[in-house]
Amino acid sequence: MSRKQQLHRPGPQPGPPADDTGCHILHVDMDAFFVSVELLERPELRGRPVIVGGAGPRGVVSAASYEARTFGVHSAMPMTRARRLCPQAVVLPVSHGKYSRVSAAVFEIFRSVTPLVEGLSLDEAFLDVAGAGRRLGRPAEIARLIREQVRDQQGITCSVGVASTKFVAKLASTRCKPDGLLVVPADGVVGFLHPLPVAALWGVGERTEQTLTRLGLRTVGQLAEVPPATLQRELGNALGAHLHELAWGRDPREVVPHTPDKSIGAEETFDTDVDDPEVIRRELLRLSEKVGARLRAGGNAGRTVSVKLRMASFKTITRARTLAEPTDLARVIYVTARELYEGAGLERVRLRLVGVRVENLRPAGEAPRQLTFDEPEHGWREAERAMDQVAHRFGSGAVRPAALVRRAEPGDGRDGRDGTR
DNA sequence: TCTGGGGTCCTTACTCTC
DNA sequence: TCTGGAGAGTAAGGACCC
Repeated sequence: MSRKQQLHRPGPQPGPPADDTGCHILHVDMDAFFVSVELLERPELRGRPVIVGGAGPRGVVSAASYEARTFGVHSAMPMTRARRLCPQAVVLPVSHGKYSRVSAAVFEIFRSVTPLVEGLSLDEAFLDVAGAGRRLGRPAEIARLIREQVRDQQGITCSVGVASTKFVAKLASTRCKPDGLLVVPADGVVGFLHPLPVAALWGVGERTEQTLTRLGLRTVGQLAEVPPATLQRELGNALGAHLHELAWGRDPREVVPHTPDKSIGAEETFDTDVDDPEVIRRELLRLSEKVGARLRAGGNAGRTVSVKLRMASFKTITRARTLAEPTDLARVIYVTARELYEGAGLERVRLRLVGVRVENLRPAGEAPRQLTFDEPEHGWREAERAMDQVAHRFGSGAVRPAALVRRAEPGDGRDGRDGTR
């Protein structure tokens, strides 16, 4: 459950069928998705508080069953707190592979309705059903069909919002959770939006909500009456204008089936804070390998390498460098990341998290490759391709740099080798 | 209370080029 | 030759989303 969903208790189910004329956008959101998938294998847990989340000492809740939510448990909450709030909850580890498989099957159902499917995450998507009417009926009928097929074929429930814009469709699905369907008629959008709290708006998180509260704005209707220039002065140009438009139900964004990735990254929070530079370097190497493999798997290369360093105090800094040409090589990513880390002057500072990200992505085939004499990348390229093939065949742990072949996990600070291969 | 991991987008500041 | 402004690119931080 997202923070947004915590704001909305289920709204009233519609009585007579609402007018869905012009409501060609559907937002489908699976109910407590990770938990629902786990319950397929563990039906004896139905009706009990169940939490899916990180097992480590710094884990957080990824999903909570509706029974667990009645105890105040919600996603992104530290697991220690969740266990305190609901000690009787059954806690299950996150199994992304399982969720991906069910998600793929659910998305197949969506694509059987329309090719215009925009996935937001494993468990939610926008569908533009404007072209499916002749074949499948009105938008609300299509929404019912999808709910039925997801339930019958996958054994889990979802909620569907039907509206004339993406933003309103998304709010609608949130309002009718769990296992609901809500149509917001095109001429009823303002009436639907204005009583809602400002935090319901897409783009209003904790900080922005505080700012709006300070201005005396608690509902979307109150915000709608403020001149856009005032909102822009308080919140910045883009956000101020955006919120003003949303508050009047105006959202021109279309359903876009595929948007190319803009960055790929990996990060890791240590179980305990680490101040040993060798351990940090080794972790940077591991993360670089992961990012490089994902870049190559997706046929991408990127020009900008950035590292993220979070200190024990939770203060976070990033350092980035743009390369002369795009890369998908873990070796290049690692060397750059290591230099950025060393240049940050945090080599004896206790860190709780390190991350590596590659930005400015483009298809690897389009990326110009200039081989230079001082850094021949052939050799590394062949080696990493070979690693990809071994990993594909025997699993991702089958081959890795020597510096990562060791007994203990990152974070223990015992191995002092350099991370280079 | 003690805060994951994967992302996107925006703002601000600075540098470089024209 | 010098100067200033515009615009692009880069870097860093932060808010937000699921």
